[in-house]
Amino acid sequence: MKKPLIILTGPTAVGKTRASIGLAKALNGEIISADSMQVYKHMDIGSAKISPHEMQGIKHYLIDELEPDEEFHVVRFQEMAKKALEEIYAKNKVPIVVGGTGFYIQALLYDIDFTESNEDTTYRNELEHLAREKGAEVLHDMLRKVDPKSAEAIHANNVKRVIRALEFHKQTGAMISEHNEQERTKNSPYEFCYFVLNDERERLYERINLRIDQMLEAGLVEEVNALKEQGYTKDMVSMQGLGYKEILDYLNGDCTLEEAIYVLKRDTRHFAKRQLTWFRRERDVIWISKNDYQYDEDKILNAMLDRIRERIQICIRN
RNA sequence: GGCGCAGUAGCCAAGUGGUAAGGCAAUGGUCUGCAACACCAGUAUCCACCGGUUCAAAUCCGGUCUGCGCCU
Repeated sequence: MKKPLIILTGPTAVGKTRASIGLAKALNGEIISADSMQVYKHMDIGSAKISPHEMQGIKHYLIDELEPDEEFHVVRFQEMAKKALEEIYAKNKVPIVVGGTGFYIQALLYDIDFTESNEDTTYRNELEHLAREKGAEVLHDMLRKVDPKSAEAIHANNVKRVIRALEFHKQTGAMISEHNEQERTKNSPYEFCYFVLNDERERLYERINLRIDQMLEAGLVEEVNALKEQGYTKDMVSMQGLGYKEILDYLNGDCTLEEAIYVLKRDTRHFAKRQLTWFRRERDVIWISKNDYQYDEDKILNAMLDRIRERIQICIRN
C-alpha cells in the first residue's frame, strides 16, 4: 500500500510556513523542507527560515543541515528527504513537504532517477571552458550529433542544460531526452495531496516587497556581511540565493544599497512568477487560492483537510 | 506676459522626410544533478492635440495644450 505524503507549496512569500503548522498539527505530521536555501545554517533572514518558536514543537527536517560552503542540489535533496521520510513513517506520522522549490518536490514525489554517476566534473569543466572560448553554438552542435531530440528541446543559449545533456550522454551512453521521457511517465509511489497555495498576483507582489523591507529591518545586510566575513563567496550555491547575491554585490561595492534592494525585489517577483509557471504544468495539483477563502486561515486549513479526506485514508484530528 | 527647449508603449529611450531600434517593467513559457539556477517568446496600425505643405511626415510649417528653464 502506498504511503501518504502531503505537499504544501506555492510562490515565495505566499504564506506557506504559516499554513504548514496548522496542517502538521491536524495531521500529526512532521515537516520536510523543500527549500534550496533554508537547508543552510547561518542564513536565517534572507531565506525567510522558520524560527524555532514558529515551529511550535513540530519537527522539521532539512533545515539548518549544511554549512554555506557545502553543495546542495536535487540529488542531495532527494537523498536527505527520503531518509527523513523513512524516519517519519517509522514513527507512524504523516510527512508534509513544505517549500517552494518545485523541482525538488518533483524529484521526491515521482522518485525520479538521476542516474547516479561519479563526482567527476572534469568533463563538465571542459565543456564550460569550451562554451566560454568558442560560444554556446559549438556545444549545441555537439549535442545535436549525439542527441538531436535534446538539441531541439534545449535552446542553444541555455548552456547549463546543454552541458548536462552532453554529460549524461558521455557518462551513460544514452540520450537524456529518452531518459526524461521515461521518467515523465512515472507514477508517484506515494498517496499524495499536492497543494499549491496562491494569491492574487498584485497582492503577492506587495507581500514580496513588504517582506524584503522587513528582512532589511531585521538585519539582512548584517547577516550577509557576517557570511562574507566568514569567507563565503558568490560562487557558492548558497550565496546565489535571493537576498544573498544582491546584498553581496552591494557589500563588494558593485552597486548601491538602493540598487541592490531594487534588484532583489524585482528578481524575487520574477522568481514567484516562475514558480507559478512550474506548478501550473505539474499534474495532480490542488490549487488553494487565498482569496477564495477570504484570507481566513481556518477556512484554508479546513479546505485542505477536506481534500485530504477525499483522497487519503489517514486520521485527522480536529 | 516674452523667449527658448521638450512632449514617441507603464517607465527610459533611438529615429529628424520614405512608412516606429533598443533597454527595463508587466505578461506567457521551458526546465528531470547548479533550479532562490539557467534559458526562451512576444507587446505602439502608431509618435500630445488640430490643421497645412508633400507622391510620402513621428520627422517640415502654423496653431493649441502640457512640462521644464530663462527673462520681465
